[in-house]
Amino acid sequence: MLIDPKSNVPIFRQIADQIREAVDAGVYRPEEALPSLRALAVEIRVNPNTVQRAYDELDREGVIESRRGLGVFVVDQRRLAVGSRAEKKLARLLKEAVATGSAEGVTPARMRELFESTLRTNLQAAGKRK
Amino acid sequence: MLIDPKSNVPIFRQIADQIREAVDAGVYRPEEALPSLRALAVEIRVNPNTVQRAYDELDREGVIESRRGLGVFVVDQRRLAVGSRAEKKLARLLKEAVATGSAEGVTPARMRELFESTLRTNLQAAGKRK
Amino acid sequence: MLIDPKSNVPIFRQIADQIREAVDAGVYRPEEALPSLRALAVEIRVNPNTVQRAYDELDREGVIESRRGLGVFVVDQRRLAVGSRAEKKLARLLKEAVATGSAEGVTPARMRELFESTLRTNLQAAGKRK
Amino acid sequence: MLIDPKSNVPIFRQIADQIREAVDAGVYRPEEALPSLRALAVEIRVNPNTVQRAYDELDREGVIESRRGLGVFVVDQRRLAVGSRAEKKLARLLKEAVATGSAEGVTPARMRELFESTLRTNLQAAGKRK
DNA sequence: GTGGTCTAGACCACA
DNA sequence: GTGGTCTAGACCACG
Repeated sequence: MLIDPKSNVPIFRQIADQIREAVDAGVYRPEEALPSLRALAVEIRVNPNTVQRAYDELDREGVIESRRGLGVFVVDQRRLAVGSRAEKKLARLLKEAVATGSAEGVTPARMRELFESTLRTNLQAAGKRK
Repeated sequence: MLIDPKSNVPIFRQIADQIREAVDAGVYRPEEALPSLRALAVEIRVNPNTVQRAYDELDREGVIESRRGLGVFVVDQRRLAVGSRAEKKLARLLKEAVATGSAEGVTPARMRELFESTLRTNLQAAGKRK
Repeated sequence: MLIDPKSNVPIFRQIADQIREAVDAGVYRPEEALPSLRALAVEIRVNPNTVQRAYDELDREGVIESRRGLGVFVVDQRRLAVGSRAEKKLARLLKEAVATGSAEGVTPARMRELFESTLRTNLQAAGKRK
Repeated sequence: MLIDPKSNVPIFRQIADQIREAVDAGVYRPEEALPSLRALAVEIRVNPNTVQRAYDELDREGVIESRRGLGVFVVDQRRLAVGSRAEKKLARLLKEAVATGSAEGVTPARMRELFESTLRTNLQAAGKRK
């Protein structure tokens, strides 16, 4: 893990990016523990808070999962794989949407934006119906 | 804005929740500026970093948008509404997916999980094709 | 006994709350033994320390009592009810105080605070007289 | 601060007792910070958890107060001093009760036991009335 | 020991 | 002035 403190890319993002790549590349296996916050902080000589912020980002993305008192672990993507029929249906629709967007050049960030917007709109509509 | 420092709900989340509700309720109009980080921090007597963390969360959700040197602003959801044909198509598909999930009782958190998972899978596939 | 590890309510408090309710509801009778630390820990899949902390809390509240080498037992509230004339008098006064506070909307936590403060003040006064 | 690890008195209680005495004796002034958890743990060579348990006990008793991110502080007893009329009334009754108990030789621990028992009984009665 | 939240106060980039 | 990042170091919940 190499960090360039002078880069314009924030340190916490450099960390997150490298871990994300490592997970995608299979360097860390599903359910495997990553280095502890403090251990990684010492190793790359940054403040533990900075590492935490990186882990936070990966947690929100669903790449890793932290278990208090135990450590942080690579999420087994297969475990996410949809139980109920409702979820299967949803997953299929999402896959179609993402594939379409991707094929037509919409960036992931923009897709996330649209997804969140849709979610929010839906929630408000649902709320008002109460 | 009322904060309970002894609550089990983290302060930054209390802040985020209250602002989100205020925005939904129309207390803040689209494109309107929210209180500055430091101003809000003074008002509710917490550290500016804690307020920032709340703003961060809302930013990621697309509720607000911060513009460095200017302040943080309520995002005009209509502005997200999409420009290109590709985005329109994507938006329609996402809406369908979310509506379906919502109707069948899938929680927003779970939908977000599945969406992120789908995104990630798609990106990896796209990457390998390179 | 159902535990939600993702809840914001700490696990040890979830445990304590459920046991307190069970005792109040008469699920466990006075003088009856509760599940052993380790047995309960295994059953609900948490660390024994966590269970210990829950039992600790209930012990301090006087709901249960642990007897070394034997187990933990539901305290028979009638047993507390007082032996000596002095205790009867005290109990009567405390009951009046608590009833008054409760009727006027003082929270239990605040009553405890005032009680402890009173106790402390009294002890110091007694000490100085020595 | 001297700790006797061989004593029958648990270490955390030895710590709590000594700090309580120090506060009563005015060694630490109201609003003054106590040694941090870890600092004290290192100094007297015990596990930080043990110190925390001592601080916990003092916190519940209202002797000290911990402020996240800052440290633990001696509570200014004057600050507790009853605002509302209801609290004044309650405080007066509690003072009478404690003074009576104290005068007739009831121990503080026993008083606390009776107080907690009374509180609990009252709460249950209030709950059932719902 | 682990991760999580918070504070104080620093420096930076931007307007 | 604004927000963004980082450090040092605190307590908190859990194992």
